[in-house]
Amino acid sequence: MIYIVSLLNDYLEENMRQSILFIPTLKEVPSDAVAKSHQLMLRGGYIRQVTAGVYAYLPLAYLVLRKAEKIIEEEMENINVPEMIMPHFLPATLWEESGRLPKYGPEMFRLKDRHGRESLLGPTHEETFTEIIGKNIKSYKQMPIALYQIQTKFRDENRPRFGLLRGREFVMLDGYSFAATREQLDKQFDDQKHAYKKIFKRCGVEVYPVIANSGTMGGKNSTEFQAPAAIGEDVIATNETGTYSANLEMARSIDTFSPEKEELKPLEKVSTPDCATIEQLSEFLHVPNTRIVKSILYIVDDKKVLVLIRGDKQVNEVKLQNALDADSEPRVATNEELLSIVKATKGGVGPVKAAYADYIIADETVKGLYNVVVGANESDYQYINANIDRDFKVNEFADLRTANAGEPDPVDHLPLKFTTSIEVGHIFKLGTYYTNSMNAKFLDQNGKTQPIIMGSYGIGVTRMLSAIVEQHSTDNGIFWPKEVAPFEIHIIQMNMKNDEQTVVSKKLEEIFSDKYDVLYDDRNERPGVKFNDADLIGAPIRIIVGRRVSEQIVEVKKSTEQESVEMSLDSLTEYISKELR
RNA sequence: CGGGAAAUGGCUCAGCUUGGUAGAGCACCUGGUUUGGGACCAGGGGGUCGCAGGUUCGAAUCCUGUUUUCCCGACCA
Repeated sequence: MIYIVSLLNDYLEENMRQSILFIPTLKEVPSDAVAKSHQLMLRGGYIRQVTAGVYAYLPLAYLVLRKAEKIIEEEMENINVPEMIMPHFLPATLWEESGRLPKYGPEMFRLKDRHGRESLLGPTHEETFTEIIGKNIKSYKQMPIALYQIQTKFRDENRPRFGLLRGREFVMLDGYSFAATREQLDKQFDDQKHAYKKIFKRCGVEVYPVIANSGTMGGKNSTEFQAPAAIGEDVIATNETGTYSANLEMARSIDTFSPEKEELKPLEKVSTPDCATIEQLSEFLHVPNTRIVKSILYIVDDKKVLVLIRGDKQVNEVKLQNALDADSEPRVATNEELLSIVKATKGGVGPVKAAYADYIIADETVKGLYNVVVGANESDYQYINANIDRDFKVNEFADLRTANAGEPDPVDHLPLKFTTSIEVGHIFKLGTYYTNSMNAKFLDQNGKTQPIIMGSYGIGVTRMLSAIVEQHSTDNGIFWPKEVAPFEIHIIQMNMKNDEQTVVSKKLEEIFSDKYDVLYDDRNERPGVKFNDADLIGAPIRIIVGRRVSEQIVEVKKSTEQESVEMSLDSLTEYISKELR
């Protein structure tokens, strides 16, 4: 029986006829779709939405998905990382152990079983892996080891959007490494990084590995793989040679401003009515904004932190959080808080005699400024000619500013370019964040108990599909990179009532399906319908069997090119093997 | 979670302002003619107008509530 089924599968695999494949293409753009990839995947009959952020992967999308998964599997095998699968259904207790339950809470699809036990659908599997590995690995001799899975994840996203880009149910590759030493982790991390680069290359995705924020996960050396695209949710900063690339929230830039050294002038308080912004102050006092120090009171982990930055720059809150090593996200004090803490409104906040501040941190741009304007901690008053150390103290200097396009990068000092992009992968050195909280320990060479050192690696597989389509499409259709195309060759018979065309089409289907994935459009449709569907389906090579078959001539069109070329049947095999090599 | 928009046949949309027999194009079914970029002719099927309540002799249309979806932002990796 199994034998018969597999024979049938072989038959279907090798002879895919469009008349039996479910490809519901659409003429009109569904009104709910905005992103190009979303529109094209709907129009091409790849996906259908079931509910917000949840999609059915129709045969075409499923073929692409499986090819991407196969590439991942091959590359993971190359670095000797075995595949496995964890359950989707998890107990909430696992997340209580790691302490992530409250933090991740609203994102998780939670449910109760009949006994009232709190459960959830897995949004990611650090806890599950840590638990099982921790229970079963007790010696340094059992490491290094790494595992991965390709699995459907569930996250109750606040705002699912752009089709497969941000879904509530999506397919992810997630891998985890376990090491006894930092050196082992470094090696595992590099292996994964190389494998990821190959995966993206084979899938046809243009990606930049960028410096990323590791967030509250406590990791270091976090790298995101960002695919530039029109609808990206992230912004990355790169230089033109690619020697520097970072997520905007982490991007550094060189500050080219240097103030002229001058005599320190006496501190003086001046009235500055109705000046709530740096621009207004600059205009009112006739000083450049580079001579004004902006002071913003942040509430960070219940502490009052005064942040100083030169007037022409903006505070980057991710950098601020990292600089302070804070648990929670920094929050700007409200107007009410300012009135009660500082006794002044927005424009009046400043570092001079700022006893209310638990900590004063300044951006590097504040260093080396002379005779600056700062708020006087009194509404509508500023100090002019304030100077660091003489008039106010700074506890710490750090890079706290948001980088701007055009500023020099910190590596080669080339201008930074900003691009919106899609995060398709993220790898980072987790360290012992989970193994400590979940008590996953081992004995080292000296018989000493140590927490296992973890790395975490992820690729949004279904999201990557969106990224591929964003990067490889026009408004009329997709042009799939050949390794992930649902079909490599699309044979289109112009007139189904022409027997000669039928004979040739079937012959070509037979020849090529030995080596390639072939789709044969055997539908009794008009040429226009077939061409438009073919554009949407997006196979790399299209063979059109039409009016010149009697002369043994067909047309071949590459999806990346506008025009087709006529070709004799004799030269076809060679051409195809060259193109699809 | 804050702000905005939408919901009428499978799809795209009109009708709502000013209440009075639910429409168009595409898609679908039957027959015929067609076959190189989303055909044509003839006939046909399909919608309790998201749901609930209210006003009214009468509601797709006015009012209230509610659900769902999309967009912007915040959040998230």
